[in-house]
Amino acid sequence: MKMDGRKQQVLMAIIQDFIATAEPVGSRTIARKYKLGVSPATIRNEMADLEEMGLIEQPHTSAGRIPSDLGYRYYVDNLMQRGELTKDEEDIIKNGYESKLKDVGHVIQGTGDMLSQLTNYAAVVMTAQRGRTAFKHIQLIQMSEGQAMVVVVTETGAVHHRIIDIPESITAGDLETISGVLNRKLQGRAMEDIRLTLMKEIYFELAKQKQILNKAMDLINEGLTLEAEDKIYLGGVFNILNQPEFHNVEKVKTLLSLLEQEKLLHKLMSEVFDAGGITVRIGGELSNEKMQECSLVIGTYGLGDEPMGSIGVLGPTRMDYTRVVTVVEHMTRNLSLVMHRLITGRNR
Amino acid sequence: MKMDGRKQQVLMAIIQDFIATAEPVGSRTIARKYKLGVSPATIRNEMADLEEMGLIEQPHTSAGRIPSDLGYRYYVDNLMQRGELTKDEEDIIKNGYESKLKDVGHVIQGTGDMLSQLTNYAAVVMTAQRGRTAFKHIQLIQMSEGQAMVVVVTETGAVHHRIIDIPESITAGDLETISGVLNRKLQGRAMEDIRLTLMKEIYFELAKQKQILNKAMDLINEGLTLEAEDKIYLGGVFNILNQPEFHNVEKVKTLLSLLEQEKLLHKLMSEVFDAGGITVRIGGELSNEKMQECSLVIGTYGLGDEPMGSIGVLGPTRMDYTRVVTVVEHMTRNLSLVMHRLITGRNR
DNA sequence: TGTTAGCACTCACACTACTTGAGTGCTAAA
DNA sequence: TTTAGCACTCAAGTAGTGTGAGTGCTAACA
Repeated sequence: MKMDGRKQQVLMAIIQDFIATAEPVGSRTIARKYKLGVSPATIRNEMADLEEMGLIEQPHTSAGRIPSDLGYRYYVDNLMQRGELTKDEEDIIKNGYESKLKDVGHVIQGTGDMLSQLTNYAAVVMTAQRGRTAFKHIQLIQMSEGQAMVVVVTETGAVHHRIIDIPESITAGDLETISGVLNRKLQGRAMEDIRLTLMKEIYFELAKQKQILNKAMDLINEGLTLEAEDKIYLGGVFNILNQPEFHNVEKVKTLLSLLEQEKLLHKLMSEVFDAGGITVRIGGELSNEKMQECSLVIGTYGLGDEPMGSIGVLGPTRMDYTRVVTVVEHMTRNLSLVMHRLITGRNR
Repeated sequence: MKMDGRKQQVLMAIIQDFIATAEPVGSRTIARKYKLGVSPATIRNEMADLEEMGLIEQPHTSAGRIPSDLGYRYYVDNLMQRGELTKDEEDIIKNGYESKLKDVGHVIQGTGDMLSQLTNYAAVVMTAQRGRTAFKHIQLIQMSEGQAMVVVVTETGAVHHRIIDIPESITAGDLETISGVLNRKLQGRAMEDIRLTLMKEIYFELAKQKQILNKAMDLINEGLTLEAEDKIYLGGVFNILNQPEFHNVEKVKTLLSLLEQEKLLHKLMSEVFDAGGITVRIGGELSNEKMQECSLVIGTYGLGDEPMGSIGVLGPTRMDYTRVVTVVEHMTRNLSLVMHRLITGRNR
């Protein structure tokens, strides 16, 4: 069976109508609403063909057709054309970032909020800086006998902190010294460099405080890799309650429990991490079987061709792909710009 | 109409059964399950009386009775007796805190998680330190021309940070100087004192950097009052999906949208802030009309008789008050202890 | 005087049968 | 190849019916 122009038109009509109404689409509806210039009977014949090709299916005999995962796939790959954002929406993004330019935490959170607001689905934002962020400042602060707080600030404005145990013999003065040396030596370096080249040098200078130094280095590593790299921000999760496919509380519960698992999200988002551009995962294409009724649109942002993280929109398979892909594309572009500004010049 | 022992027994049976089953309770059920030694007919007479007193009501003619808000109120005030936690549960709390003792952020979050885990309802934790927390450390870090990050650490281990604009004439060295002076002068003081007594002194010493100093002071204030004071942590919100009264997605949506409003929660929690002990707000007693189907159990924690914040459990009016009150009571006691350790000695 | 058995009554809920209408597939004619 | 016509299917809504849990009332009983 080969795909001709009219079949495409019919498939497109079915998908668009189903996305809009969430109801199975009948031949009559298509003939009436989408003016293909043929009768319902002809459309029925085409639909029979499309069904045979696996692009659409029937919930039950006397219902209309709904798109299958494969149908959505064909639509996304071949039929869908990118849309444009309205002036207003462009402004929302611009203003949204303008006010949050100060540190990476706000930028990430703002991105998630805007994504969900613009699409009305749930948003997932993942940062994965992979050690490329530059170190800015470290401070060791004595909290009590045997305890100190380590605060690490990165070039992007992320602040990581943790309380660590230290030998009781170490004084506030020692901590100040260590902070000073670390700051001097690590100034402006990227994490990768810190690990590989500087350790020995600093060890030498601070031989006395080896133990505490170890812990500080651990935190820098953690701070700039683990915490920053795998951080996942969720936004607008409750938007899914507005989708008719989630009017059943049980489904909501299973989906929410899935979203609580950072690992799972991380896996889903990472599967396409190196792909670049926009990726669409539809229903069964998502590796998790409990997510068969969802689709995920993922975009990667970064500096040049070096990826820094990805952003995604999660909704029902019946999501408005045109709009979501458009929004995700815009947001990745904007986010890349903002991150560039944040990491390099901060030129404002 | 006066309340006698048997009426109390009947009311108690109705409430306990309804809490357990969420189904209206009939006279027959009570006679069978709760061995009052009288026939259903007698119980019916008692129930008629209780209904007249406004303590129970009938959803429709041929259904059993359910407790009214007033009925729950009577139960909570007069009939309910505090329960005990099992050894296991006590251990959960102990261990939970043991691993989070390091900074106030983890303690607060851990409290919320434990509260919701132990009760299976939603948990609200509010900190309101009111400037009593002591200042620990401040650091000004130059991020770029005209921008600096202010990091403030409190005695409790809370870290607040913000990027501020500074005059371009100020150098990294200036910032270091300012940090030094501030640290020396503010060491160990409580926020209240800082505001009132030290400002002039420091102003004098740092007359040159007045402008940046102003901003730094603002952040200290914010950091130690606003951000810390009004911070609200929510835990286990999705537990409400397990309650049969929230099997309706619309209700879930309205409740969730209410919980997103920090102001509203703050108001609810603050209404009883100075009361001390445990407060129970049932249905219509909550000032918000969209929360008529919910109850809120609030406890206040703090040092001695000085309140530091409150913790609450939010569930349907049909919540298990005995259990929730018991848990909240335990948690406030434990939390107060932990905060004491955190603020004073850190003796471990 | 309080308690209880008996009974008529109410009403949500489950079940059934029936109708409706949207939609299909097939066939034959244009 | 397209389309009109028609028989067929099936979910969903509607109406009618029983069932049972529960009540209130009354009269008898301890």
